[in-house]
Parts: sequence; C-alpha cells; structure tokens
Amino acid sequence: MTTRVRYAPSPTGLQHIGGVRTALFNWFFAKSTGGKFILRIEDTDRERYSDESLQDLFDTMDWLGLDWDEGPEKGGPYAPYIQSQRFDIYQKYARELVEKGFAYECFCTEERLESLREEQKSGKSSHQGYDRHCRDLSPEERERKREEFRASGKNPVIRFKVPLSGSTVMEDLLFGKITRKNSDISPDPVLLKSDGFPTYHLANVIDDHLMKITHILRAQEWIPTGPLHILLYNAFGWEVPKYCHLPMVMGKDGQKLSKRHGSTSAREFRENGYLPEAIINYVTMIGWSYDDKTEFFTKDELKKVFSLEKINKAPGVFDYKKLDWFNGQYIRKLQPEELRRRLLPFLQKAKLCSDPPTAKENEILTGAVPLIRERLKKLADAPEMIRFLFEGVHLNDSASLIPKNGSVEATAGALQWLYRFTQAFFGRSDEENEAALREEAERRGVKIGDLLHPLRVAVTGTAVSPPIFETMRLLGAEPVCARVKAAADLLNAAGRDGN
RNA sequence: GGUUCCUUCGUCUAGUGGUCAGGACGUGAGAUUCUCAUUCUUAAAACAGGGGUUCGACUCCCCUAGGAACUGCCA
Repeated sequence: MTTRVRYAPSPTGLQHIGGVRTALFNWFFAKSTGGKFILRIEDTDRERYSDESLQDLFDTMDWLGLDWDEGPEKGGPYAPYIQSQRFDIYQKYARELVEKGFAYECFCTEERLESLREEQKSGKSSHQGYDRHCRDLSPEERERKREEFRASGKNPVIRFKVPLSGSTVMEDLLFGKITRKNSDISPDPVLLKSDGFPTYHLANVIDDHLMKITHILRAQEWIPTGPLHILLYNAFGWEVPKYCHLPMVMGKDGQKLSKRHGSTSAREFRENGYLPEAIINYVTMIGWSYDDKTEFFTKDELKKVFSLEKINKAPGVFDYKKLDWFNGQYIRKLQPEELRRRLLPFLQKAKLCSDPPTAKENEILTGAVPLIRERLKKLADAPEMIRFLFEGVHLNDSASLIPKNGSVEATAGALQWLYRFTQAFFGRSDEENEAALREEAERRGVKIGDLLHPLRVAVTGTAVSPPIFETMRLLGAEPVCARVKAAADLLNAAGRDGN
C-alpha cells in the first residue's frame, strides 16, 4: 500500500515555522516511503481567510522546494485541493450524518451560546461547553424551529451527536494508545456552520477519507480532537487512517512559539536571508534525529533517510542561535558565484545595486563575496557590511579614527603617514605593504593594529570590516587615497579645534 | 478547573537493563589573526523527585512534582 499524506494549512495568516515543520515531515515521509504528498487548502473560515495568506503559502512551498503530487484536475503541474471549492461535498455528507442519526440541527442563537458560556465561566454550572439543548428536541419543536429559521432566512448549524457514554481510543504511531472518555469530548461540536461551510472537523475527516490519506502527521495540539475524528470516521463507516502527532515547537519559555519569541513566519526568515536549505535542515532536527552525531542533511538525503521511528515525543524549543549557526554553515558551503546570486536581491533591496545590476556593481559584488562569506550569518547582513564599496564614506566623528588608548595628535600623525602609505600601496605586494606597516609601527612604538584602525575607519567608515588590504584593492587606488586624505584632514581640523 | 500528553547538559539530541551517559549549538579558556568573523584545541555542563521490579536501572512499573496543549459556528 502506498502511503498518502497531506499538508493541510489554513490561509489565515503567514505560514508559521511550526507549519513548515509539519509540511516537511509529511513531505519527507511521503518521499522516504515512495508515497504521495498532497496539499490541501483548508479555507473554510471565510472570516479569517486572506488572499495574501494563500499567496504566502505558495511562496513558502516554492521557497522550500516542496511540491505536491496530486490535485483536483488530472495532469500536473497540479493545483492544490481547495476546500471552499468542495462546498457541496461537505453539505452532502453532513446531511447524511443527520439522516443516519449521528448529527442534528441546532437552532441555538449566538446570544444563548454566549450567555451559556458566561454562566459556565462564573462557575454556576459544572458543565462545560454546549448544553445539547437541541439534541433532544421533539419532532414538533424541531419542525417549528426549522420553519422559523426558514422564514427569517437563517440556517441552523449541524452538530455531531457525541455518545454520552463509553470511550474512544486513538492509536498513535508515536504516542501509542490515547483513550478519552466520550463524556470528556467537547459536547456536540458544530460540523456545519450556519454559513453552510464545514468546520475543520467535518471537512478534514471527509477529505482525508476521500483523498485516501493513509497517515495523518499533524501537530500535537490536535491530539485532543483525535477521538472526535475517530467517532466521525465510525459514524460514516470509514476506515480510520494512522495517526502520528508531531511534538510542538516551543519558544524559549516553553510556551507555543509565538511572535514574542522572535521571527515565526517563513516569510520573515526568507526576508532576513536564511537559506531554505538551512531552515529545512534545522527545522527537521527539532523533534527528529538520525543518530548520535550526524546533523547535516540535504533535502535529498532527508528524502531517503527520514523515518517516523526517530521522531521524539517531547516538544522542542526553537533555538535561534543554532539556526544562525546552521545558516552560516550553509552560506559558507555555497559556491561564490551562487552566493553572489543569492545576495543580489538583498543588495537591491538596500538600494546598493540596481535591477538589473550594472557591470560595475556585479564586479564589486563578485569581489566582495569572498570577503564576507565567512562573516555572514544571514544574507540580509551583507548590505551593511559592504555598503562602503558602493557608497562614499562620511565620517562626522573624528574620534572614531582614534584607536583605543590613542591620542588625536598621534593619530593625526599616523594618518599623514597612512596617506603616503596608501599612495604607495597599490604598487606593492601585500608582503611589502605589511612589512612597511610593521616597520612604521615599530618606529612609532605602537602596535600594528593602532595603524590599521584609523586606516580601516577612514576607508570603510567602520571599526569592523573585512580584511583591509583586500578591501582596499577591491575599492581601488583613487577612492582609497581620497578617503584617507579626507580622514587625515578631518582629524587635523579636530586637532586645531583644540582637542 | 477538567481532559490528554510530555520530562537526559541552558537548548537540540544519542541512548532502548551493565557506557568514564556520546555529539551539536551556546558559554568559558587558549591558539591563529590587521578589526570582526572563520578555523582549531580545550573546559564546565544532564538522566525532575520518591518508591518498586532486578544481581544490576537513564532505560521496565507505580506515585509525586513540574511543564505544555486542548477545552469556539478558528483551524
């Protein structure tokens, strides 16, 4: 039997990294077992639905390189299944359940439900949730209400008749048997809403059955509704798929990962310059492992090696630091030309390169890549690291030129010498330049770094930069000399002002 | 509150009755170095607690504690 799995997101917000992990696990499980991966858009909540979210879903799948093997139409590339386009299917099955006596129409108003909730919150009633008011309406009463609704153009909701006694067992591949007393299941949840759309429970069960899903891999937060779904399968007389609930992804404080912990959406990671290969690798290592030492996996490797047995039961904390490390590793694995290609959009966004880039910009970028590749944690860090290659440097604070424990006078003097040094720099080898620098440092009785600091600040505008010799060569003689001259002048002026 | 699930270094994890409890991130120290990084070496760091079962428990069972998720005409 070939395995069939699905990822079933709701387009009600940006794709969450937890969702990404669920998608990845499903996709890898399908691939590793030679099965099929299906994408199903669960857009039955038209209140929260947004086109932007749907687009973000596609962008994310595309970014991660996750494709799906089926759709409502024959022949690929496939459009995904979309629940809002399957409206009639759910109607039909909901009616079937009512006819078979497993569900019933409920005419309770929003207000009644609200006051019920109030009452329960204040502790007046020991009951929780819906009081099953409409479950046992007399046929006459039911007919009267139905007429009433019809007259006012309202639709009753359809609720599931949860058995009052007994219990339901869910077999989970990871957690084993999970038993829940039927009386503990949410009393008669809504299956079909008054707008005619199904709720998650109904649509999910129907579609998983119709799409012949064999394994349901979904977040652990769904465990409590598992038994309800099983009751639904039983009511329809359908075979129950295998369940494998995935441990949750938590924030540093052990709570569900959310905004306050940092970035949570795939889009944010994308825009910050995390590589999809790093995200894929890191995210699947939360709650899954291969052995006691291997932790680098390409997507292709994971397609072969992924297995449900190695999933961990305990929830995992999302470690941003470790992700950064993974990302740095992957950045350094990239061929220089490939890194250049991926960096370009970030420089364009920072307005340092035009679109398309000019020959000159391309040249600078190509030269800059080897200088920054081992300094990058995220691609978005690049623009600030090499801004000075594209734009002039404006030093307005002469103090930044002075090395630690240095003085204005000494630094001004050093800069005079550095100006001459830069003029000679481009006609000599690095070895010769370094020798000259060392000699001068010794003559002045300072460390070589005390000379390099003002040079670096003068040329790059910052105290932290890629290696200065390479940087200078990349920048070229003219701008380098001009910048050192400008710095020397600035410091002289500062000195004259009596500092 | 109720229900269900979870519990190995700070974090991600290996471990499946006998290990000096291993690796990785992070942290500390050191080396390399023109700054920052990278790289390398090295150190500290864990079986939640209590009972059993057993010749022997991180590994099996029970209890306690702690944490989490769920408790909607949202998914």
